[in-house]
Amino acid sequence: MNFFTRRITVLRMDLDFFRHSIESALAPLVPDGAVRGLVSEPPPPKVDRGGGSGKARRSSGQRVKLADLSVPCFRLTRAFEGMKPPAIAVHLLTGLAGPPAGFSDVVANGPYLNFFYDPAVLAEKVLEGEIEPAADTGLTILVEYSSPNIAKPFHIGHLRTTILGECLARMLEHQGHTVVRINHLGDWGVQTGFQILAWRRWGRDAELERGGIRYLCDLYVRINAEAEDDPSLADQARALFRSLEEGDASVREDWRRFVDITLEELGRSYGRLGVGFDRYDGESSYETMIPGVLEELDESGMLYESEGARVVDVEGLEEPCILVKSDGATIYQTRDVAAALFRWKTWPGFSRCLYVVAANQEFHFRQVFGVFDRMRPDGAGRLRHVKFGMVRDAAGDIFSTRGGASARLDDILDEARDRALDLVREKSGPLQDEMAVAEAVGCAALAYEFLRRSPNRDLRFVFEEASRPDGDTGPYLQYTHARCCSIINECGGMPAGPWDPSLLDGPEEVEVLKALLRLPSAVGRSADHGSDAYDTSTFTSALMELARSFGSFYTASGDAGSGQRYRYPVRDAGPELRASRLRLVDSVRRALAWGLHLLTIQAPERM
RNA sequence: GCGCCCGUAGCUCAACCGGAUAGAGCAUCGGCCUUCUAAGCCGAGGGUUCCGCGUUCGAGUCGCGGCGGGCGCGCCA
Repeated sequence: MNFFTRRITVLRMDLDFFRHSIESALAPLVPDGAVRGLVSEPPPPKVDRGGGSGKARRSSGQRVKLADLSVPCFRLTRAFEGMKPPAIAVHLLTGLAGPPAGFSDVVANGPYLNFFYDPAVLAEKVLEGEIEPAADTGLTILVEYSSPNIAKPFHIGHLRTTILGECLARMLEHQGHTVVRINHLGDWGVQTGFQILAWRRWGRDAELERGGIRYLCDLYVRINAEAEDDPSLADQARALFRSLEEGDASVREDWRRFVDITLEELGRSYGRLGVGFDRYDGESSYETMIPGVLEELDESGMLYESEGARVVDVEGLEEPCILVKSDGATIYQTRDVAAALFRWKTWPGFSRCLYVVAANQEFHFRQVFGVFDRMRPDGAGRLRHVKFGMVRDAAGDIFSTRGGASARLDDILDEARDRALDLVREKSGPLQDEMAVAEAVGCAALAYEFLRRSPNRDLRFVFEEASRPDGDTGPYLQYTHARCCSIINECGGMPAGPWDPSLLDGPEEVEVLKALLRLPSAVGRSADHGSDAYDTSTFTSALMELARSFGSFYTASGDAGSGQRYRYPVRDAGPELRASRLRLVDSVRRALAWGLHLLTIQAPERM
């Protein structure tokens, strides 16, 4: 059992209603559409240290909100020649003669023209939103991610590409693009030779059956350790890889077996993460295409010999790209070029092919993209390296593949689940599916830890910190979702009748509504093939703002500024207020379920 | 040496096109549960945004120069 939301859906809202309202109200007052794109959100409310008793800020108004939306008048100085920004603000305010549709107030504050939502209109526009699938854009985007090496251990660092890639894929899909998920398995090359060499020296069938990937990794670590002292082992490994490429039957048999075992086990682990691929096109699958690629390069005159190797010049790089080593074998650049050509042929006219791979591969991809761009000018520029920083451990060291730690993806997920299980048992009441919940919470902790950060920077991963239940974490989002479910449950489900948006006029309610309103556009700022933004943290923080605003709303509603405290602000609120609050709770619930799905995180209804 | 990335609170990270008082979380301190999830909420302290110069009405954000860290620079992947 798991709690993944089934279908990708989109919260559809009349998003731009408020911005358009301001723009069209100002349009007659400003020459040639200069207001377009000027509407922006001010900084969040700040505590006024000037006074206040410090009690019940809801009623004391201690927090000062600058505005909900504002128009900075600096950039209108050209349109209003000779006027200073504050004067422009006043001028526009006078011309408006009252707040535009959807707003309850408009004021001039220095150089800013500030607008305040009419809470009832805001509530109506936001909460009447429907959930429906995104429209098809007709564009195809390929996303290559995860791509583990079958010989080497899958360490924490691989989780970053796996989760980041899946999340970007979902976000792009959400925006109506056709996404093809590709796992470019590292199942070819000299390291495969090492793998086979180790197997032939020490391998035992029974152990392989029992240990699976873990056993293969142990062998790989061992052969690498011995190769430190015995350089001839590397020669043997290279020779084995060459015979693999040349089609030696017995070598190929061993290799096939390792690939199958790895794929089977990996597939189960991916399932736990909600990650799934359309294609497992490993490096080996381009083997047969390589002669054709080299032939084409040769005929076009791009390929030439340099120090025994065969290379191609790349624009903007001083060093050419090696495609055939001096021993006649291929190199991973060769296979990546072949893969790119294959993809261009298989999905002709794709608008992007994203490579979600660590930043230290940047030079490699510049070479590969450079060769591709020369060979397929009509597809040039569509290959993009979505790079991200190294993952380091608590001591600041990079997770090593050669080191003894033979972690499998499953081991990492198990640890996350076990840590979560302790919390579930400690914090929740008895749950009949506590293992499934623990699994969901554990994976959420992991996924969120990667998605909350901008990809550029290196990242320090500490299990203790990632699996913390509170604060800026995946489990907090899940918890908020579960609370929403619980509230609706306690009220006996959603009422069918009408609801009154004007009852949702408190400052906390408005903040929740604003957080909801921001959400859909945040997806586009996180993943957009047009601007080539691929940064999940933008959406992640928008979703977190929603959850936090809900927490404040929920507590504040139980307070009601009266001093009288009642603990069931929804159920005990009286029929009208209850219906309205339920409406808000339900929208938050749906938005969280949807947002968590985009983040590859499950949304249990209880935890 | 050259190229790319990064430098923001004690720690981990944010900050949409350059916009108002640089925000969260953790940690610390102080409040809030008999009743729908306290895995929560409210508050306090904590900043020369690495340094300098420049661009402009305005710079954490853009440019140049430093300093510090990371990664990469042909037959591994």
